[in-house]
Amino acid sequence: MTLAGHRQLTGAFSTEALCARILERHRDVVRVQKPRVAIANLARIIEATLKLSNRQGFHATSLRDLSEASGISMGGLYSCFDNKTTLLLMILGEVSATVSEVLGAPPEEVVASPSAHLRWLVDTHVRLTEAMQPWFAFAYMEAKSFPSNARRMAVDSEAATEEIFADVLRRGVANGDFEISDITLTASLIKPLLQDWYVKRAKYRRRNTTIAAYVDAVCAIVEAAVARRRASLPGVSLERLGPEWR
Amino acid sequence: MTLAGHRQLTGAFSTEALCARILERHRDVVRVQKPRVAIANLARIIEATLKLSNRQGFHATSLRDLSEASGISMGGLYSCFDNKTTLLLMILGEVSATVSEVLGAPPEEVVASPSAHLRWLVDTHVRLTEAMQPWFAFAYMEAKSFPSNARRMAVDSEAATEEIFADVLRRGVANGDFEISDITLTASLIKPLLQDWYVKRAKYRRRNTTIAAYVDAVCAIVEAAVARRRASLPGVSLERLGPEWR
DNA sequence: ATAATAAAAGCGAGCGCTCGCTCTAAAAAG
DNA sequence: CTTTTTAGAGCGAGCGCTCGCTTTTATTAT
Repeated sequence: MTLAGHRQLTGAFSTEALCARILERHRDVVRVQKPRVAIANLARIIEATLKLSNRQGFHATSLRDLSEASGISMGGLYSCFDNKTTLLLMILGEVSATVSEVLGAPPEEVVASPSAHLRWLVDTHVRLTEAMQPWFAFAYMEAKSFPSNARRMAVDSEAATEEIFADVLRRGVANGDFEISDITLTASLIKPLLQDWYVKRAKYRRRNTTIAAYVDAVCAIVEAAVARRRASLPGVSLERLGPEWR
Repeated sequence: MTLAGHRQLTGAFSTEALCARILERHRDVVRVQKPRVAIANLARIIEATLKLSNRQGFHATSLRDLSEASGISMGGLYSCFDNKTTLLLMILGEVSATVSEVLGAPPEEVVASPSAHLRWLVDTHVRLTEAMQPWFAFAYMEAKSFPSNARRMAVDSEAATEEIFADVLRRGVANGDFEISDITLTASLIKPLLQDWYVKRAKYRRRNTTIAAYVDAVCAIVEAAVARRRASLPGVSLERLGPEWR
């Protein structure tokens, strides 16, 4: 899946489109035969799961809650998955697959310049997580407290994203665009800047912060952090604190 | 409580010291009479709660698990709190009280200079969250999925911390040390840089990242982001992406 | 010192309830 | 008619929480 040419993310990342991909990945476990029915039911179930879980947590969301919120009976739920953990894995799997596919396919015109690539990564990451906000919030909050394979999936996915950033930083240092003392650590610190958009979405919505403003702010910080330093900056004192803090 | 003069955070932020403050705040609910006994039991209970909850989540940690891990019977648990939610609130309350007390009391020599104050805030925040790492990880992970008063507490605490940073940034802009286009947004983005240290502590431990290196990296990014810009930086291309992404 | 007594703390089986999950009878679709 | 889907009562396990009882600790009387 490539995103080039899509004017709107909402089409390519609609619940139905994502659930169609989930169905492909979990054919063996979904007992509903007709794909149309299966996708429609999965969509209602997952929409309800994301809504309830992002409010009260996945573990605290019972299958009876889920049944009522989705309008699908207990039996109906269990013809779409074999147990509650599988439902979790369906969502986590779709998130990590999508993020690696999207971020792993930068447009040609961008890969030539590390700084353009960096800006593209920030912009694309924020817009992707906006289009799939409940999915990302869910994956972020629930990954910790679940089975080891799910945790490994989350950690691996995070590490992969970080490595994409590290690669670009490395290339920027190599061609002289960037000046970075610790590439791994810098790449690590870019991630939380991006994650804040969907983890604390409610706060930014309350403040009417636009995506464009957020992307610009993150880009400004990242670009300042990786920029070649021309001379020591005036007005910023670098003196250390007393020894009791070190 | 002020921290000035403490060589080690470990003393002032030991589980016992924190539990003594929790006992003060929840005298009415703790049915154990003697403070020494109450504090000792609270310490064992909360240590077990943090350990188990940070592995599997608070909701998934049963009181039987907690009883076994702490070596205190079911009845014993319920003489230290009246219900499971209160146990959660005890921990969240202690975290938010501590962070506002510590960050709200900067040493005199620091408040004069916004850049020194900023550096002190970053350093102190990271070292405080290191000293109370399981507490902060718990508060961060569990605040979302719990009762509305607990959520409000967490949101308020976060907002207060952010406001402390925004104040310093504002003063730095006022006296000409800093140049910032959107102070609120910049303050918002400093927080996740600090939170990453305790939210993803395992990753940094695996990589042998030291606190000093982390603090320096965050300070470098923050200082670059707020620094007065002398001229447009070379080597960093700022061109925008195609219209399909905007 | 020792024994008697009162107060405090600790214990854990058991209560009512909800959980994840199953299964069969009925409805709907083809 | 056959096949597929749905409905929702029911199951055992495990939950948060309680309460009657035992053990420990502190105080007083001898």
